[in-house]
Amino acid sequence: MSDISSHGGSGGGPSGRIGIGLDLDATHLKILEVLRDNGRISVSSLAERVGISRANAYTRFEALRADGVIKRFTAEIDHVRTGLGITALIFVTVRQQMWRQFRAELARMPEVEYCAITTGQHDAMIQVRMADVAEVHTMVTDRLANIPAVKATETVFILDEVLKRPYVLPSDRDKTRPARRPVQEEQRGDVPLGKMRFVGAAEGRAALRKDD
Amino acid sequence: MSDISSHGGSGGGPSGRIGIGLDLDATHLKILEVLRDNGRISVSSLAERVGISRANAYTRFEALRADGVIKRFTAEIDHVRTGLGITALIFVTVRQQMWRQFRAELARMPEVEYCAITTGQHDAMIQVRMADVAEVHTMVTDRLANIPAVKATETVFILDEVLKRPYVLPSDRDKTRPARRPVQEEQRGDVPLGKMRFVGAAEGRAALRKDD
DNA sequence: GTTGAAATTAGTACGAA
DNA sequence: TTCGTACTAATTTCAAC
Repeated sequence: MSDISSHGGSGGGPSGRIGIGLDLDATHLKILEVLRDNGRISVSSLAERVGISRANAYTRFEALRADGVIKRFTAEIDHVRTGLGITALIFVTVRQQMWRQFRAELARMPEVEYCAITTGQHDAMIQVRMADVAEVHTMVTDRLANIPAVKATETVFILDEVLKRPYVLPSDRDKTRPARRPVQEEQRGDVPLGKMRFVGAAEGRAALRKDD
Repeated sequence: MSDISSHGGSGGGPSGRIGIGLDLDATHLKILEVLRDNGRISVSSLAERVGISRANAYTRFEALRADGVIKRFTAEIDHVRTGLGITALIFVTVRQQMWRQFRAELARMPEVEYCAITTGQHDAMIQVRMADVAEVHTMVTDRLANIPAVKATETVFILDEVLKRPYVLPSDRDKTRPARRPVQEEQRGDVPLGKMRFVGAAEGRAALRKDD
């Protein structure tokens, strides 16, 4: 029923799945839901919260781990308390064919919490945590700008982290939007033209997903 | 020695700390280091990894939790496996004095994993996880654009998440950069002018953390 | 997929250094 | 503060149903 599978979109027969991975059912998702907010819960408590037996919980728990659905368990900390209360986003334009170098340099930067390759005007977004604003400036000018692979950077500061969920699940959707009444017709077409804008990949970048 | 405190920067006497919070020493940081990669480790194992007694580990562990340095424990999952393999960043320009409404609407969006208020051209950055690109489009046009508080959006897609650390710690810095040899002089001044750019708050924005 | 009972481990409460 | 030990409670493992 509520099976979720990232494969098997098209082609194949009734059981047209690739042999890799696990089929996640509603129970698996419920486990992931509990673990999201309480990663240190015992498997026994997990079992009763989910409403399954302990043995079943152990089996599924282990399967999720072994299959790589759960990559690791971790903590969430208060960065202000650890002394790294300044957060910045650095948008980086990377010189073509120098991605390997860029990634190598990135690995040597422990203050980088997150880095993603993006479409749009820039090529990558880096999130860093620092003790103060000056350190961000030093990092960008002394370290990032000196990497040949880095063509340009643009830095913005994070003033407030409004929302930070460890992860989202497909099952979340059904809960927050209980019964979508079909009175959407009057809302349809109300989107002010030009209010939103999608940004494709920068022109220099190789083929991405389609456009550009 | 390696005490880290976000308070007590200026003023106060020798022990000029505000009464809030805990002084984190090197041992606390080591605990956070272990917990970052193994959030489900037992306190006993934690104790021997850190090199302290079991009782001490319990005390410090509890203190970190009670003090809010550790906010919660959680898991890290593979979003492709759960069926939400498409990640997008939506940069939002928020209409003045409508932050409250914006935040309220945000809480009703379960697919939003992260939202931060930023300086720069836009006012907020939202990260969402979706099953496919079409869903991102629907979310932006049907849901976000219909919020009066939202003046404009700009969407980019994440092609690859190169690096994703649960968190960074001040103690990370000392490790990855072992002995910085002082041969920086020839690198100094090499930063191409105009290579990087800092972006301040949008001119329209008034007080940062709490207008609306 | 479930239950129950043994073995192990975790969490707590002391006193001593 | 930190450590070491003993005590109690809980969890994991393994068995059979």
